Amino acid sequence: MTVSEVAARRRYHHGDLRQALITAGLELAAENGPDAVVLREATRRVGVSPNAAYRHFADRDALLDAVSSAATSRLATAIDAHFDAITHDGPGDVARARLRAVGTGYVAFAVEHPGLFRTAFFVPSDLERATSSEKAGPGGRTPFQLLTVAIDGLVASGLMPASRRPNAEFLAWSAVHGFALLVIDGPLRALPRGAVDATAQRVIDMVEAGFTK
Amino acid sequence: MTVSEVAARRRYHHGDLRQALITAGLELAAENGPDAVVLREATRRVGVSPNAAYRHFADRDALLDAVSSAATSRLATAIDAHFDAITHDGPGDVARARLRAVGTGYVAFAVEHPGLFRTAFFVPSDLERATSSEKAGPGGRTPFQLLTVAIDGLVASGLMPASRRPNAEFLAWSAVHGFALLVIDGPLRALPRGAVDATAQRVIDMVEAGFTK
DNA sequence: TGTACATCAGTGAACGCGCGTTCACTGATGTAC
DNA sequence: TGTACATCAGTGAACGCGCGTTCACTGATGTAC
Repeated sequence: MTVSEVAARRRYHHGDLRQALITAGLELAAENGPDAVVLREATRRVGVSPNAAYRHFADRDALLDAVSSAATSRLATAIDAHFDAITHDGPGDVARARLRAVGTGYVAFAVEHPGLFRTAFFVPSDLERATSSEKAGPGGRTPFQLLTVAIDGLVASGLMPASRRPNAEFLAWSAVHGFALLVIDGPLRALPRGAVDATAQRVIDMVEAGFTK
Repeated sequence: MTVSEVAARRRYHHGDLRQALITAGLELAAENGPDAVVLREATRRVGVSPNAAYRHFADRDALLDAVSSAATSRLATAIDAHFDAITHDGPGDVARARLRAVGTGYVAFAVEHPGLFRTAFFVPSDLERATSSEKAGPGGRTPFQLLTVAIDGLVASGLMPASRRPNAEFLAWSAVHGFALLVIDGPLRALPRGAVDATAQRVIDMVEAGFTK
């Protein structure tokens, strides 16, 4: 907590309570997942009375929604980093590497921040909101949009037949999302990190095989 | 509720309260997932005082564990049905069809019983317990074991290289599990059943491509 | 530049809720003789 | 076959907990004149 933050909390008017509550909510989510995003605890951490939250959120669900979007944005940021690190030659190589980067970044984020990952996925809404800008990373893209870009590249480079393109996002997403959950909440909980990463690559191989035949 | 059940509940000694609580727990799980498996409500439904449960379960978690195992057993039963319905010719065909049956049955169960599905997956333990007999279906196999059988068949028939065999369960499981969650809890919530089934087949195609190249 | 006042963003106390769990108890059952 | 009694499987009342949410309120801010 910086000096200005302390000062901000001492003042009667917080300054940016809405953002502070989201940040506290992210902490709670990181520690124990979406169920832990509890209004009273968030206000407690910010140093404000419980009902102060109602000036900024309609109810607890609205807070959780905002926290979930923020968590998704962090996931996008993590994938962005993998995406930007690519420096291969040839369009096919780049396209493959991008798909791999999305998958690798997705799984790595899940393993490193399981609570945030679960919270990010907790979206009580439909696909429209999966592309809302508050879910985007610094590159301005949501995780879903990054995946779309990667798959489009695969088609553009001729590696993937256009006939397989429609809704291919969901195939890739399924594989990588399922694997992440097997690892963080499921029977692969005890798997050491090295094995997790190696198996994640095999999952991505499988996706690639399905796309490029 | 049968006559004998009514009678059983009227008696001071229930008869098989443990089983009755698990059944009530399955109802709750089916309605609202694992969090809804609440000790007080389960006893209420059985018509017994809350603390009576403590004669049969150490605590609420023990009840949830038992309910989770029972839900997994139901999943195994559902997959069994798809498995048994296979009547193709040639070993390769049967092997492929089995893999497809496991995947199709898995997704169908998730879509038809999302609460039970979530509860089945809620296992706070490791892989050993994934094969415990209380999680098996009528054929005596757990969902995981059914998947193992299917993949073994693929190798035995020569369709899948043995080099890819180790831990292949987790690749298939990832894809199908992730898809199920995208549909029941995620952005594909609104997808009509027909589209769900069609996309599930594409997910399985992807797995098959990854296995058999 | 100073002041009146509407509005905004907090406080403090309280509510009802359903939960898991514990306590001391009692009715039913089955076994030894 | 009958009975004493240990054991088993329930009851009923109560506990403390943390939660979301509402109420009437007050201190801080900023705008019109």
